Amino acid sequence: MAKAQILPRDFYVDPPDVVARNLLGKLLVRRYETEARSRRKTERLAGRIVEAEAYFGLDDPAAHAFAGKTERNAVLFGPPGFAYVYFIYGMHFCMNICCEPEGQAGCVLLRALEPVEGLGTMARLRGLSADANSRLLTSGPGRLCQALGIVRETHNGIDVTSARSGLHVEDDGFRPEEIAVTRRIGIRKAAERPARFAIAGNRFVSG
DNA sequence: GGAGCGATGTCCT
DNA sequence: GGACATCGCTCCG
Repeated sequence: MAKAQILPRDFYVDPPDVVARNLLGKLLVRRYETEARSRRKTERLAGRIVEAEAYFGLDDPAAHAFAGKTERNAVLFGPPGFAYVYFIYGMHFCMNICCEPEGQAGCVLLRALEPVEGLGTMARLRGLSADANSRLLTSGPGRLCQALGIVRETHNGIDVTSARSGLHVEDDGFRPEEIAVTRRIGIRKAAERPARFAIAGNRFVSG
């Protein structure tokens, strides 16, 4: 298998439904730094994207960008390939990657990963025991952020096309066999739009 | 295994 | 003041 490549900015220029579909099978990688007994240690946490939802910006009543640009959603209106991380229900973070050219506000919500590297640390960050069911680690938008230590303060607005960000997406050559398309879940407005993409049959898909 | 529900911070009206 | 792109717990069958 060829060396994994970080997805370039061009990857994210397309409309969000195209990007969401293309993200399936790619690796979300987090460089996680810990300091134990005054020794700094960097660990790689990685999960394969198995579920993603498209949000269409100003045309989409369900999208955060729908009502126009605000301080909170400003990242969505910027150039493609940046993380939009927000806080929801008083206790969870969700991670999106903005797409489309600058000025257009489409984005892709990452809804589930298949954990690949650093499962022990993921379990600890999730508050689970090391032998917990791995499906509980990253199966859901709030869960995957917690498992990878993704928080708004640190990660909102960072460039996911740069290895230096500590949060990026890689193509390691994996290609999904079959992709399922369904209506979006967990939302009230415009949920019927067929904009949820998942790797068919993968047990880490949420919902 | 599924329905019901409470927790809880931030943003927008 | 209400809504919210969620999660985990309880209760029920």
